[in-house]
Amino acid sequence: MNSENPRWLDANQQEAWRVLVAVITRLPAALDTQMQRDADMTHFEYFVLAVLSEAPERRLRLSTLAAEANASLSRLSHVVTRLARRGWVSREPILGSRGSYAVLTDAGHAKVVDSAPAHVETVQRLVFDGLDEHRVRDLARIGSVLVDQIDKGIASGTGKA
Amino acid sequence: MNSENPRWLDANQQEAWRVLVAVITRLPAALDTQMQRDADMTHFEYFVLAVLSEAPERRLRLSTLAAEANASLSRLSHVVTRLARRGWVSREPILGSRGSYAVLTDAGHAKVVDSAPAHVETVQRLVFDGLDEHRVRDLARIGSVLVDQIDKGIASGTGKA
DNA sequence: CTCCTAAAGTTGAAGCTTCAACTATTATCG
DNA sequence: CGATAATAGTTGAAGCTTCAACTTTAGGAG
Repeated sequence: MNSENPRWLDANQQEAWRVLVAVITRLPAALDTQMQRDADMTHFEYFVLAVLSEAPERRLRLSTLAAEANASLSRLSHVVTRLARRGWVSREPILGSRGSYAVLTDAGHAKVVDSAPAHVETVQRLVFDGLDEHRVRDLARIGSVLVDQIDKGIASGTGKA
Repeated sequence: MNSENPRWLDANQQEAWRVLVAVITRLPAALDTQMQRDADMTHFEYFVLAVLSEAPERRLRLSTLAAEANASLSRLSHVVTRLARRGWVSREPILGSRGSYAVLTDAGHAKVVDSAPAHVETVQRLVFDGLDEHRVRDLARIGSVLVDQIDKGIASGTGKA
């Protein structure tokens, strides 16, 4: 807030911000390009399948899955519909509670297993090839701070006096 | 490549990757939410205007602008059309050469100046509040490596032996 | 000069995400 | 128990991005 007295970025921050914007713009595009080409799906769809494949019984409540996949419930619902249409996921009601599960089918699991190697190789090339162990830990630490701050809240507009 | 012998991620890499995916998914969403609410445009549109506002004569060839804004020429062309419709940008032919300029109008410049404070405050809160100067430099360094690697090429499919 | 090949942009369609409104189900409180 | 509020999820429309095809213009090669 406080549009009359903004905390402008200093030189280091400007540089970091420029680079960070480049990463958050180009990395998703690069991941999508690879996944689209090699597995005929988006990176987000792959990520959803991957999260499910690691969940107990390969199933997760939709709202939980949305949170773990960093998505809105609406976005997730649409995606689950698409994945269900392809036979990779199915919806199941939750007995004795409200809501429903997204369940990874065998075909869905096979699809993840099949797509993983090329994906992992891409991640290595795009991200980890240039980072030693020390930098990898720095990345995780810095990223965690950002995620926490993003979670705290986007809000607090400027309030424009 | 090499799908038969993939270089799997080790524990540190997995952790860093999980966090990085969260950042590249949630940060753009958070930035868009703020810009949409406070300035009625996407973060990408704002970024395009901001890049133009810092260019000599507030103008840039479309393909150059696309590169600086981390976008495809097609995406940029669509966005320039929208920004032109709003009166913030105009297209001008380049004399003695092919292609055309995107030029920031006075109204466009005013819009950037107006939207900047709230945007900067958001960036501070979402990104820099939790990072000391040292971490900011780490972020820039690590990000640069990623951008370079992404530039090198998405390609190189699995190559499937 | 003329052909032609590549660079620069544009455009429409298709697909994905967001937004807001809506349904359904379940706690909670009186 | 019954009303009400809150949680979980769905859905259609609108908007943005991608993809591929197409137009236009410029720099050669012969």
